[in-house]
Amino acid sequence: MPDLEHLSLPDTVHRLLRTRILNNELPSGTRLIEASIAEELGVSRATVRAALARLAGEGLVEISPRRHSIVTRLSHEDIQDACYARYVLEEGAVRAVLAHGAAELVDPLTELVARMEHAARDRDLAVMVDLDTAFHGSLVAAARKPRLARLFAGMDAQMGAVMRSSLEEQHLDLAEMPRMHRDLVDALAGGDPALVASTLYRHYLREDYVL
Amino acid sequence: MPDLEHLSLPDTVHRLLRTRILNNELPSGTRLIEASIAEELGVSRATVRAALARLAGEGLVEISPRRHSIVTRLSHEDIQDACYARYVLEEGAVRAVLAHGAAELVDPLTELVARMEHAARDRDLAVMVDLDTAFHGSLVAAARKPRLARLFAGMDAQMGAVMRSSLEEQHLDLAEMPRMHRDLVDALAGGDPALVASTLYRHYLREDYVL
DNA sequence: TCCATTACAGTTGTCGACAATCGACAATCG
DNA sequence: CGATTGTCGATTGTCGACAACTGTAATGGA
Repeated sequence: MPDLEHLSLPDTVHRLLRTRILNNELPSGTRLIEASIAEELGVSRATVRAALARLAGEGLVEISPRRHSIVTRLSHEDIQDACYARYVLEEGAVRAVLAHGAAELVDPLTELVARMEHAARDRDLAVMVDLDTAFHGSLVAAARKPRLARLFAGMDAQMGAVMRSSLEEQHLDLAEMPRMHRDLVDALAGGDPALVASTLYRHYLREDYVL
Repeated sequence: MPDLEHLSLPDTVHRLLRTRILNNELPSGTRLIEASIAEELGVSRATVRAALARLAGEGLVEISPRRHSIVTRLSHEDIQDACYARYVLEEGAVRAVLAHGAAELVDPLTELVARMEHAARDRDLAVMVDLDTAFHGSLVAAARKPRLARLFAGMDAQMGAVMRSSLEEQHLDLAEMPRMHRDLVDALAGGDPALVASTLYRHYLREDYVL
């Protein structure tokens, strides 16, 4: 399996496994056997191993030493925990953004919200997840804090899993997504850090802001 | 080289390289050649490779694909950036702690501050770094947010490098450490989130709290 | 002299094989 | 019949070797 692009082999395997996990082709708890994956994809175990290590770093798989890796099972507490961490990172980014003014963010984010409305009408989950990632990603990128952005991006995959499970258990409706994000844009345009923070908190934790 | 404990070989190599980097035995910019390290330590390149990947995840090493890895060079901007990310994470943890009351934290943290005073008298940097790690680590652990704590701990190594470089360039004096941490404990005991946040901000960024 | 080309040394990328370890089941003993 | 121990298959941990790639120095031509 030679290089098609300049993507490394572990990158490719990592991406493939990630999409399979997020599409629920590899449900929570599935055992991931290095040798089997390697054989199926026609690569070496070392390559698969590197990919699994990265997935573990993203929190999508758990590696039990000397046993085997499994696709992470997200309990309700895990989901709350992941959302809180995500909220903390994004709120820290947003504070930095507001310090310099968020005016130039409003237009591109509004554009993304419009595309979310289309995705909601089309019931297209995959596109919606991508738009959500793009929305929050560009918001955090505007803070110009590379390490914060990196930590935030490291949770993208896990948040994808959270979204999928929230939709499955009907805690969330695709139609709510554009509205929630529009609220965020409005708060951002207002420029009040406290209001943005509480809006973000509800966005992620879906409870009133009590902290 | 058989196991003495249940530490894996990559763990051991990772720890060894990390302490060497933090002790400046491997200064910023040093080339890290997998084969050389493997030969010196009597392990395989695959093992070294895994250790380097983890160091890269911690931000202590940069891996240039197809070239070689080097010990990360931290510019002034990098240090500011790392401190801001660390601040954001810890502040998020502290807010969760304060929501449940921080009373039971005051005593153990005060104890750590006392030990910092001894370390300052002894001019013992290594102990001071460990105490600092323990202080902030136990503070964050009290929030009971596993993912937040994991992200925070992932920056421990980088913060060790920051502290070393701050001391070398005399932006920081060991004697200030106990005082700064005592201020934090006091703010924590007071229970006012805004005061704790601004104290934390000065702790990490050493500027007035403007955000 | 300068630039393009080529050959070379150094280093990582990838692989298949062997050793070590773990869990499960079977066999044995009380 | 239950508990303990031994054995076996499955899986990961580790390794050394080869292939591919990168940057550099030597070479040749204008």
